Amino acid sequence: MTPPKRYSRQREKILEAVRTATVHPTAEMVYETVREEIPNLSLGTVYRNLNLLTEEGKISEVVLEDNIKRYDGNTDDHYHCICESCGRIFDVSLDAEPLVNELAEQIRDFTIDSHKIEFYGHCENCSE
Amino acid sequence: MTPPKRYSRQREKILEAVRTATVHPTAEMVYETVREEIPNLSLGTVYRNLNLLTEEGKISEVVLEDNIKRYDGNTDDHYHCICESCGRIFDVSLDAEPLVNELAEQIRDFTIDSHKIEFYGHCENCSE
DNA sequence: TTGAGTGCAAACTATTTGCAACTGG
DNA sequence: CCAGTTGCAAATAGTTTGCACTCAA
Repeated sequence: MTPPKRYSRQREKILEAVRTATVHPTAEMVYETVREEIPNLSLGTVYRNLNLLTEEGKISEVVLEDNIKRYDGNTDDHYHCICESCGRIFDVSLDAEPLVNELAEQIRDFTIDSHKIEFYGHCENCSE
Repeated sequence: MTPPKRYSRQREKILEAVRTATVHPTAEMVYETVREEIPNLSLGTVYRNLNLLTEEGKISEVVLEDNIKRYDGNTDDHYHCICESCGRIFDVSLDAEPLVNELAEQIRDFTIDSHKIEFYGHCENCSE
């Protein structure tokens, strides 16, 4: 079903770029970063690998209202805080299980597999 | 600052279409619906008005991982359940305030204005 | 009358894809 | 060698925008 996979330097560097990024990068940002090491890298390859890595669960997508996909190399359970001023996305680890379960009990006619929580507001830099 | 606004039948029908839709429609779906009443409606007008109505807070955008904007005419506080089989989005009203506040207390260096919760899973039709 | 709103088409942006060349196993 | 992967460019898909025309106020 799923095609076998081979090593590729491009894929390795793309994964590394997402994992080590200090922000949640877009495909374009990953492209620019990896291109410093692999100058003839193509954007198509970046997209192909980001999708592949997402399917494999090695990274995940974050979609905000601007319709641009951003990628997250943090595979631990966590939530996001989105600053409405600078647009940056911050990871937060919260033990939300018990609270979410409590909410889930109120939901009928739907089987919940997973959930997502996003907080919108302002980061420290943009507050004040 | 904000330009004054005039009545337009297009805008009225577009708002009505979003409000009465049984699903959370895409711009394309709104276009098809309203076109039954206003045959020479243009897609550009639909996009312009959906953006305008969103800015006014009369409807809201829902963005999933497929990067297609869907619109929600329900302006009450509520959350979404997304069926991973059929892709449909269901509204759920939950009193999550106390729980969310509890979570919010764990968050540092970020001022929360609002939040969003999405549940992924399977709807009644797609379960089984 | 006049500027907000529209229809139409062209322009944009993000992403995907076809294909020949390349490469890891 | 051979199928997975790449680079490149062309193609999509969703959305935005410029412009002349229309219409609400």
